[in-house]
Amino acid sequence: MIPRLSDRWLSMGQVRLRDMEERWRERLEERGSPRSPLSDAAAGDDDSGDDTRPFYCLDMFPYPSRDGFSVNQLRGIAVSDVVVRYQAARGRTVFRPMGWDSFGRSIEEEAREAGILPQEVVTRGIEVMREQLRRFGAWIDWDHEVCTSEPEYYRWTQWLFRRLHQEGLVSRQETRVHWCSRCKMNLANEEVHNGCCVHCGDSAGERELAQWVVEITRFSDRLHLGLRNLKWPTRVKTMQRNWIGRREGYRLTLKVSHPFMGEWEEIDVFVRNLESVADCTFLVLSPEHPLIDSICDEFYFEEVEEYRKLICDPSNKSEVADGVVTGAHVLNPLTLKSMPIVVSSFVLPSVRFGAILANPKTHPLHSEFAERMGLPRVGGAIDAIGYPRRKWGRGRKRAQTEQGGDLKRRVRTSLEARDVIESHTLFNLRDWVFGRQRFWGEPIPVIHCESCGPVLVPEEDLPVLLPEIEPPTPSEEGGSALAEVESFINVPCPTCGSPARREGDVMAQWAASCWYYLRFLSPTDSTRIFDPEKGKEWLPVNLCVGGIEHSVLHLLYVRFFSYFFHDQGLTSREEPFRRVFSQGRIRLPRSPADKNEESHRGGRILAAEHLDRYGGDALRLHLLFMGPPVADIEWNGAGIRGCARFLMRVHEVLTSRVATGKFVSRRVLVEKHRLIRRVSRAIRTYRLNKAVSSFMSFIKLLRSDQISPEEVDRSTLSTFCILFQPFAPHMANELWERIGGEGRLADQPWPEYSEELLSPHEVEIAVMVDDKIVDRVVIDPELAKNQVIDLVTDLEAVKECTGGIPAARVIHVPGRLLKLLMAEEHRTPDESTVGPAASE
RNA sequence: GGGCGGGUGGUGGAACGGCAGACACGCCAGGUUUAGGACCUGGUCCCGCAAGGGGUGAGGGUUCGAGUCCCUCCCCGCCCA
Repeated sequence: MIPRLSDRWLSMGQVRLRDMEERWRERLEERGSPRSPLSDAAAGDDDSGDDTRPFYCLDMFPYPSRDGFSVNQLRGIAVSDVVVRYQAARGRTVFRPMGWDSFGRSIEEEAREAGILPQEVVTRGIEVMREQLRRFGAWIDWDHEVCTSEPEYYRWTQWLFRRLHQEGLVSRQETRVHWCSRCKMNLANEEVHNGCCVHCGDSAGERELAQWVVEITRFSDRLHLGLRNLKWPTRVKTMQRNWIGRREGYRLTLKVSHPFMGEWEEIDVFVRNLESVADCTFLVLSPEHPLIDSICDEFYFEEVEEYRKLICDPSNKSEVADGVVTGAHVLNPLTLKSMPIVVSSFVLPSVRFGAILANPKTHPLHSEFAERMGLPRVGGAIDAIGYPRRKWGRGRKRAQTEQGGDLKRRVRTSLEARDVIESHTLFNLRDWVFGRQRFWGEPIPVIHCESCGPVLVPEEDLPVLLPEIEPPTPSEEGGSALAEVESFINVPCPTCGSPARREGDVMAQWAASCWYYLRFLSPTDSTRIFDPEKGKEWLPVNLCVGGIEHSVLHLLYVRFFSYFFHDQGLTSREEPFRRVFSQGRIRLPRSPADKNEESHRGGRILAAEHLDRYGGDALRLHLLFMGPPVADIEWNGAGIRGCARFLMRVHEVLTSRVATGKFVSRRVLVEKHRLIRRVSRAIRTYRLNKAVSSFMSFIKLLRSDQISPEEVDRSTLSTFCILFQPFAPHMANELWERIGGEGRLADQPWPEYSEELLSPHEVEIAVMVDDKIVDRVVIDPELAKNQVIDLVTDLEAVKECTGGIPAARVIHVPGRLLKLLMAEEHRTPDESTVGPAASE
């Protein structure tokens, strides 16, 4: 008699589960944390099929918070942990480090709220989160931990800034930037979502600031093209492609008649499709466009000036009109019609030469704008190339189809002849505003000297240390928080020695996370940013796991830096990550009250409570079982209890079967191999929810009365433990010991499955007559079609349906079904038409 | 408006073009108990007492056979405008 999972066991259940986990953590720690022999691993290509090559698995590292991890973050770590343990079991040398992205706004905010120093938030947060990772059973090489707010780390971030500056990739620019008045700092384009600050959700305005800018746009084309060969999720690649926004087209030079002097000015616009120029009816310039002053009609000048003043002041933004007419006109080069020129702030100065040819026909927004402004909305016929005017009706259509391609060419030839077009590729990507007016970040290593201008802090003076004080509040005017600290700011100029001021901005949050994967390789190297020899062995990263929300922000900057490192000769590959896996978001359950807004920002569901209550294994299983890891999902804390219950059932089943197994039945053997196949495949395809459900099905079967304890041998149990180890490491280790497994569980090789065994000797197939299943029959799947037919036609149920009449057609899907299709006249008639004579 | 991804029970989700709803959560019934936020057994797509019939957002198509492939439409999510 198998002892059932008793209530006694369970009433202590949660405690027992936790005790068991704690015991195993201590045991496993005694044996040492996983170490990665970074130096003696052989370099190899991921695609070579060689299972001994090293495997570098990178998690997008978390920022420390005293609240600990969110379930979202642990979801990603659960995925990478399974992969890492699986790869290790398959014999690969694995490197899986962990670190802390410990600069940034959120930490500064947390410190301010708690009235403590940011450093304390970091220290305490790391303590809490390290312990959580430990309890989660994460397999981490702690010898390679990094923390980006440590001087030893940010010294090299500053070093990188110097290097970028020396290569001419950093410049200081007066630009209009997004500004969040609540966070009191500028925002990168990608930190503004639907006009709102992604950090606090307040609507973001704009303001003019002198900024340090990293010229990522010089890499636009390479970053775009590089995506082509990456084995990344298409979703992520598409997002990046859209973000970079590469567009091929033409630069079209338009001639503007000077209103009163009979002179010409030239304005460049970007067009993708030359023919569509005929449909354009007016030209919109950004308020900053340099030619406005010289083309503007005297009569309209004051109005334009007034408009330009108004839009600079963010306070009255909503009341300002869409735009203003200049009175100037430009000639449409295809229709020879005159098009009015207007000024509007919806055209950004830095985009498309700060001028847009409006096409109301294809752009609804342009059309609406035209309507509000009273501008023409209908373009003209192509006139300027000697091409016959389009006519109404069918004739016109024919003319287009016959000469469509021709038209395109002639338009181009004509424009080329007039020397007004040039091929041009346009990018959406903007340069990266790199400074933040905050306190808790890497000081930008620059000193402003009145006589020498901005001077880089010499390499030997790095790091520029952040003062250990309470964060000052940034000024309302957009001055930096750090600039308030006199002792920090006032220094002599490194070049001339005269009194000078340090740069008060700190670096954008992403600066440190752009190169952490390199520092992990040699975190204590005080002589260089990282060890290129280690890089040769371990790069590129085999797998980077992180949230889908970082598809654009983080991953693009990492790629940019990686290209830069490559160009500097520090690494041998341009791309940093061979593969990326993006886990979907975990959303807050949607309550009817807060329709959509709240759930998408404040949605940080903490893991602490669940980890305490149910332990690491149950939380791991739950996070993986919830749904496919790629998919977004609503959080449902209730399900975790099911996973805890499952763990206890696993325990009960395995321990009760130790030493009861006398042999292994074919049924159990087949199920074992099926389990190996399903779990292995699920891991390879990241469908880890399917792996968990396979475990559940397997255990369910062992518990059922279809299988007796005698027919489950030890090898089946130990195989289960090996497969289960990546998913629930504590329980798997516990059971491994209980069943008397030899050696360390983590050292056991991943089991292989036998295809032959899994192609069964007999299968149940469906027997169908027309579209109805009339019977099922167990046969050898290898049986030839005729044999199956013979077998099936003898069945009572079949005879009943066919009346012994041979089928008109037979469909045989081996191992699946056999279908007899009767000729029309022999079909069993519908119930409704059944007469007494027909039923027979 | 453009791009991408989706729409399957009360819920999360399974299903090489071949028996839809695996595995769970929840719920229902019964059992058990040290009375708990516990456990065990069974049930749980819909209609029907049943035999049976219907059913994967809607409509059409291909096919012996469609949740799955093709076309049209509707809806949802994300990204970009």
